[in-house]
Amino acid sequence: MARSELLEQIYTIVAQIPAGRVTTYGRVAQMTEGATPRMVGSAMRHLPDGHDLPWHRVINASRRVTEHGGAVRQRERLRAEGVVFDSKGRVRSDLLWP
DNA sequence: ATGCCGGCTCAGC
DNA sequence: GGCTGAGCCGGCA
Repeated sequence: MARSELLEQIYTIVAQIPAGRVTTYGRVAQMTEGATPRMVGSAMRHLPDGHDLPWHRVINASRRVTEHGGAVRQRERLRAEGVVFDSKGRVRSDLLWP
């Protein structure tokens, strides 16, 4: 599977995540044909300008927003969509997208 | 080519 | 659940 195709698949999948729901890098990776969680993270990091992808709806396997440059913005966006975090910063498990 | 750094995950404690 | 230590592998200098 060509990397460009995997990238396409990743974008397509992320675009499917409904507002107010989240999923993990690992889940997205499994839905593709061979991408690894790190590739998904990398794909989110290097998103092209003008993208309309809900990148903020992708979190890590422990249901937290990984610390990185845009982590604060990411949490803001999620909160704005009604995503609830518990006291430890973990999102409610029932908000996970299959 | 080489080396280092990631928006990760999983197994083992 | 939390902490640690591999694996893994594309991107970029």
